[in-house]
Amino acid sequence: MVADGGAQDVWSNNHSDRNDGRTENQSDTGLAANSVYGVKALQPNDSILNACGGSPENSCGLSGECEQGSKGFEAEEDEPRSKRRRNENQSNEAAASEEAVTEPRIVLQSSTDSEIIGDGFRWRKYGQKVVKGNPYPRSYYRCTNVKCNVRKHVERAIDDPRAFVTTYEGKHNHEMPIKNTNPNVPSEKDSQASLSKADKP
DNA sequence: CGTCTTTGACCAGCGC
DNA sequence: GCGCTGGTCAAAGACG
Repeated sequence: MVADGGAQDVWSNNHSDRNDGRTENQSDTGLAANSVYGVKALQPNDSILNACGGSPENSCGLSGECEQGSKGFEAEEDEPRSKRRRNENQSNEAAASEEAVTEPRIVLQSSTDSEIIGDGFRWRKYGQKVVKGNPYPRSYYRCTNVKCNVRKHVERAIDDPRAFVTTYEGKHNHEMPIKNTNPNVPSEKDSQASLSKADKP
């Protein structure tokens, strides 16, 4: 807000672009997304992805067909608010072995914002906070679907400010709100909205 | 008019 | 027991 005010604004806007219709495109190019994160993905999380089915975009991250994910999802629903994860540091390691099974957490690192914003679902930003160890603020998003408690955190990579790290928590128990089967005809509403916002400071 | 973003403050868990 | 940090909520404003 201070040191990164301008940059933050831009970055925030980029993510505020919610998910225009490009999602389909991404889903279509699941390999691309995969490669992006196959190359830049965080090592410890690689196991998480495997545990979840390989690619968050194609497996449980979006489709919500991951049984394990559903399990963890239900458990999350029962959690009261503001319950900090235990052993957050360990989670990185634990996630690679056990947590990934009980708590579906998908960490995706992408070098382009479009990879993050266009996941096919509508997200509502409910918070932003600067976390220790990272000069860039972390944005908190929640799925706008009332019956969907999926959340995601988006933050910049420390190493590469141009890279964004998106952490998905939970599984979508609904279908994609954006149904643009035709990649050439993305959701006009969302598309325009995001474009306009992205264009605006 | 409806929806979403932004910002500040509060709460709870964890570490020392 | 205290302090710190992270995560979430709520209100107001802005935009399409």
